[in-house]
Amino acid sequence: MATISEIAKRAGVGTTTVSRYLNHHPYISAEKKAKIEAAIIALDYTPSAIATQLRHQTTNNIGVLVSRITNPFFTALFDALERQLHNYGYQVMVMQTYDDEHSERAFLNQIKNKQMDGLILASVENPASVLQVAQEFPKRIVLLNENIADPNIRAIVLNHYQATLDGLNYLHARGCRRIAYATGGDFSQKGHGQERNNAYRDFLAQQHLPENPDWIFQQQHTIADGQHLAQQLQALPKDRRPDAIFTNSDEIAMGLIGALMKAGIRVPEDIAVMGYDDQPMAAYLEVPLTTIHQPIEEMAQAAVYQLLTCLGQTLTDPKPDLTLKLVPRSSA
Amino acid sequence: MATISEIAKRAGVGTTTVSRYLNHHPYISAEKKAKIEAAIIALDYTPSAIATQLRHQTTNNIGVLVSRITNPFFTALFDALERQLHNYGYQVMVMQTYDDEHSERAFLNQIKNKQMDGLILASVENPASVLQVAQEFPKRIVLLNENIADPNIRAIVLNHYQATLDGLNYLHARGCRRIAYATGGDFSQKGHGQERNNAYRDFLAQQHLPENPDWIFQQQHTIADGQHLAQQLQALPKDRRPDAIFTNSDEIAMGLIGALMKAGIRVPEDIAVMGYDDQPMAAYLEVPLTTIHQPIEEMAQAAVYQLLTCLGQTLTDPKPDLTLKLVPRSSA
DNA sequence: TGTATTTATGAAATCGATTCCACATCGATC
DNA sequence: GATCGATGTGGAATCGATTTCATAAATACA
Repeated sequence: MATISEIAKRAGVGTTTVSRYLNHHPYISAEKKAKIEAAIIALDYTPSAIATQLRHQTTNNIGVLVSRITNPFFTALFDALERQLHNYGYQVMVMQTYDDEHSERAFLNQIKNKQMDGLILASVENPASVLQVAQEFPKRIVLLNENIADPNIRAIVLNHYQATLDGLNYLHARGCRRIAYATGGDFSQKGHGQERNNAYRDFLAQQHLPENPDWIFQQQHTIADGQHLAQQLQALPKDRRPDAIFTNSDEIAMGLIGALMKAGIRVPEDIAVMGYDDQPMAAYLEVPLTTIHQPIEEMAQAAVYQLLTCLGQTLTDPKPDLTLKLVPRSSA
Repeated sequence: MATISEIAKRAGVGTTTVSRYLNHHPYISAEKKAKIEAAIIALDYTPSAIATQLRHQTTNNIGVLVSRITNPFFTALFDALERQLHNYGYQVMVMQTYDDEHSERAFLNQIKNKQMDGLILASVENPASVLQVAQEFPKRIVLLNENIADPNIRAIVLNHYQATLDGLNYLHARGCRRIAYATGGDFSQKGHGQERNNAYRDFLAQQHLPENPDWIFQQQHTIADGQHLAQQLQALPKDRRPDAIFTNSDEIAMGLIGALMKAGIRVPEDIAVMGYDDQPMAAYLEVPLTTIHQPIEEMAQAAVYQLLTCLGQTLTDPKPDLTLKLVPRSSA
């Protein structure tokens, strides 16, 4: 592959002039311009992006961290991020943690080794290691839908506490009093999903309902988890089963409802099921999901704006509306 | 950020020795090793990936091209590719064409400017430009589920002709004689989906059924397209409506079925609907989809094996089973 | 006419790693 | 005691672009 100095030699000019041509600098004579153009075509020359990156100390690469890209919520979020960043001339890399701290750490390291100009973290597995890297490079990292209590770290935060409360109150208004809860994280620990957990606890307290450990399900993520959850519910004696369940993802709700129906349990008559995310297919299921809508496009906008302005670009703030909204359908 | 020469200076050694340390070369004295280690920790040093890339002339980045990542089939395919490539130490970049030739060309160029070591193309918009770049870098490009008639270009090819024929014969065996067809591409042109189109044509000929232009729908991709398709079907006079439709993606089928049901048209009684891909939620829909299953994990294995062996790695051939299989459920 | 500014150009330094080459030391072998 | 191979080390060249600096001609301005 040809290099800039071969072009320079062939065109009978210096490398400086070729570089100027490539970067649309003024002050090049039409004559040399033509010669350079010819040489570039003749040698089928394309500048090496890596060399430019080394010199410029930027890569135009942005990394996006999600737990699983196959979760349709993350798919849609990633899609929105990719489209928007691509518009600004960035290449986007995804990395999936699959809930593994070690992968996350490897990913964060790419900001240190300068492989990526910035990171958008839509899943955080290990807040401590994120915190450490983020403090070192606060301008290069944006948290999306995650939060770490540090004023230096930029984060796009939505009110999941309120949304969860809204969902639970919706169930309550429909007469449900035995409300189970399924979370993607850990119910007792801090961190991921903590606000939603708090909302569940506070709701129970407000309504003077007891917290029943049989009705709390942790580490639930996939359709398969939802199916398994159905078995666990069925395993409970009939008089100790919940009459509703608030899940933290449409995927769980989807697997759960499918398995319940197969077992002859009616949704929402026997058990009302609420999803979360409002994934694209939520409206098309056997039982269309009642769920919490996340404003994905707006979230992506906010994150991209935050990151790129920190990286030195001047954009107009889109000021997106980041409210979470309950979407009533049939499942609850 | 510290550089290798700062480390060398602080440790009182040459940069060569530091580099040797970083790359686990033998022939370093324990004494210097310790000094280097100390310096690296003291200065919080991480080697610049870009500098290494420039020197090595490889990036360890692989690009994956899809039309839309939000198509669950591509999501799953990308997920499989990402996981496998990541296991081999590669970073993966996605690019979406959104059916735009210009984007595709920009993406292909990244192989020329050395941003990526290899590309896996799971969508091809413009065969001509792909062909050109692929001929120049035949070892760096693998087509997945696409084909270009050039023996030098590696491609993972599945028998979509047979699968489509199987699907159509399935519909025929169930008594359908008025079978419509929806494709993601262009029915008349060569290229994307051509084999499936041929199968449809051949099927009609074999069964002595006429080709009805009202029953052929092109450029159908999304759920929304499927919904719109439902309107078009309803717009036909009742006696000229099809009794079945073979779609080229579960998403179309999903949107279509949802809209048909809403309009009081029964599936499969009034119209049988076949999907394609067997996307994860296909089994959970209001009407579970009868569809063609694509062996995604195996396809990804095959593509990764092809690409990485061409890039010089020695892997054992997974010899995956790439057969497409019809999955009967309720929609047809 | 003389000075300042704009236009135009290229050699060489630079980004931060790896690697070629030259050289030194050590123990083993004949 | 000379020779050979293994071990250990660092200076300088290299990857391919950009940018600094020096320089010079052409033009504008007084």
